[in-house]
Amino acid sequence: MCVPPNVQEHTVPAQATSPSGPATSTSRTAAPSGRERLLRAALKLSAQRRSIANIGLRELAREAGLHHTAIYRHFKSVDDVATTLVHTLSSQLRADLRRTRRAAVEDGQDMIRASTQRYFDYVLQHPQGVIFCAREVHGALPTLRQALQAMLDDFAMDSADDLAELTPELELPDRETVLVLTRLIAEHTLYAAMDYLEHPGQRAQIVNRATLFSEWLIAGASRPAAAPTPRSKPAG
Amino acid sequence: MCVPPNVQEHTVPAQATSPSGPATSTSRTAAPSGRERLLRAALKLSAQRRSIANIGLRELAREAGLHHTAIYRHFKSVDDVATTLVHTLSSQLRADLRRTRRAAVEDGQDMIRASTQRYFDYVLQHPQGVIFCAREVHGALPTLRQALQAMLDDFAMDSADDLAELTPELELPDRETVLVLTRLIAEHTLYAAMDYLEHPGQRAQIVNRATLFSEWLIAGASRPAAAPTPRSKPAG
DNA sequence: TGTACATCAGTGAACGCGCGTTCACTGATGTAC
DNA sequence: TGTACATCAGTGAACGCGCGTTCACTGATGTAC
Repeated sequence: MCVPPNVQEHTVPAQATSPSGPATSTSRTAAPSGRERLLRAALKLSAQRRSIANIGLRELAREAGLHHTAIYRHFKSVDDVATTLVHTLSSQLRADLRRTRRAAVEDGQDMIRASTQRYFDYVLQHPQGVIFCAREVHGALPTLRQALQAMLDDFAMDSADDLAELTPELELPDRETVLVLTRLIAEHTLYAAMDYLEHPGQRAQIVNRATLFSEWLIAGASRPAAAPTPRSKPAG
Repeated sequence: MCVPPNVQEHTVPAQATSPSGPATSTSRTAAPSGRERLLRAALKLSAQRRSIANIGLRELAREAGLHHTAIYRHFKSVDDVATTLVHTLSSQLRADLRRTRRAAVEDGQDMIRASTQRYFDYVLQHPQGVIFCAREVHGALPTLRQALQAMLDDFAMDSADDLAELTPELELPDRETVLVLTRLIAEHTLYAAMDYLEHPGQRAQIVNRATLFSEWLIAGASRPAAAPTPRSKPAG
C-alpha cells in the first residue's frame, strides 16, 4: 500500500495546460507525477484563492494528492514552489502569446484589434496562468514580482518588434519611446485580463477598451506636433 | 492593572495619517484608542507585508497593543477590519487627491504634468494608504476589490470634470470616452505609485512616463481623424 | 542473465507552536433618579 | 450632590485544531559487475 490508490485521479487535473507540451523536466512520456503535480496544484490553488503566498504546505500536498512531507523531496519550501512556478509560467505565457500575436498578424487585417482579440481568446483558454501572473505582478514576494516585471519587459520588446516590422505606415517615434508604449500596453492588457475573466457580461466592452487603449497610446505618441515630448513646457 | 501600561507608546504610530483629521467616529478629541488603533495597525501591517488577507488576529492585536480577544469588541473578524479600512482609506484618498489636483490647477501651469507631480508627492507622504489600495485592487477579497474599483471610478469622474472644466482648448471627445480615458489614467497612476515607492532612483522617470501616459492617451483619443472609434474596420 | 547495492519518491508517526474562538471576569465611564 | 445600575473596553485562561518540520521507514527503479 505504498503507492496511493488515488494517483490516477490526480494525474491530469489539467484544464490550463498549454498544448505546446508540459515543458517541465521529467514529464516527457506519461503520468505527470510528483513535482509537476505540485506545480499544477499550486497554480490551481493560487487561481482559486487570493495569492500564492497564502497556500499552506499541507494544503498544497492535499491538492496534489501527496503526503505533505513529500514536498521536501522536490522543493525546499512552498516559496520555492512559487518561484519555480512563476518562472515556468512567465516563459510559457510569453511564448504562447508571441505565437498568438504572430498568428493574428499572419491573418492580415487590423493588427492591433485582431491581436488584442486573440489575446483575450487565449486568456479564456488559460485562465489560471493569466490570473496567477496578474495577481503576483504587484502582489507577493519580491522575487516573483521581478520575474513578472521581466516578463512584461519581454512582451514589450516583442510588441515593439512587431510594430516596427509590420506597421511601417504608422510613423512611430523612436525605439525607446515605442518600448515605453508597448510596456504600458503589456501591463494594462495583463490587468484587463482579470476584469475579462471576472465579468463575462462585459467582455466585448473590455476587448474594445483594450484595443482603444493601444490605439490611443500609439496615436498620441506618434502625433507629430501636439504632444511629442513636452518636457517642462507649460501647456497654456 | 487593567489598563495596559504601554497605551501611551501606541497612541500615535501615525506616519501616514492625513492632516485633514482622523475621520473615524470617536476620535475627535484625544487618544486614538481601541478601534482606531486596530485600523492603523492593519494599515501598517498590510503595507509592510504582502496583503491584508494574510494578517492574523493575534498578530493584528499585538501590533495594536491590545489583547487579542479585544478585537471582538469592535469587529466581527479580521476581514471586517479589512473591509472597514478599505472604505475609510478609499474615501480619504479620493478627497485628498481631489484637493491635491485642484491645488495644482489653481497654481496655473500645465495641468496634467503639475497634477501628476503633485500626486506622486502625495504618494511619498502617504505611502501606506496608497500601497494598500494598489495591492488590494486586484488582490484579496471581492468586497475590497469592488470598493476600490468604485474608488477608481470616482477618481475618473473627478478627472473628467476637471478636464472638461479647465482645458477647453483640448477639443476632447464625448463625455463617455473621456470617462474611459480618465479611468485608464486613474488605474495606471495608482499602479505607478507602487513602482515609484519601490524604486527611488527612477522616480523622475516614473513621473515623466505617467505624464506621457496621460498626454498620449488624451491626444490619441482626441485626434480627429486617425482612430476615433474604429469598430470592426480593417486598418490597412 | 542474475545478484548486490545505491538512489529516489513517498509514507506515517510524532513534536512543539501559534492560531481563532469561547467564556467568565474586571474596572472605568455614563446615566437615571 | 449622591447612590444604583447599565454599558462598554479590555483581560486572562482555556479549548481544540491545523500547521511546518524532523525522523526512521518502505518499496520501486536504476546501475555496476
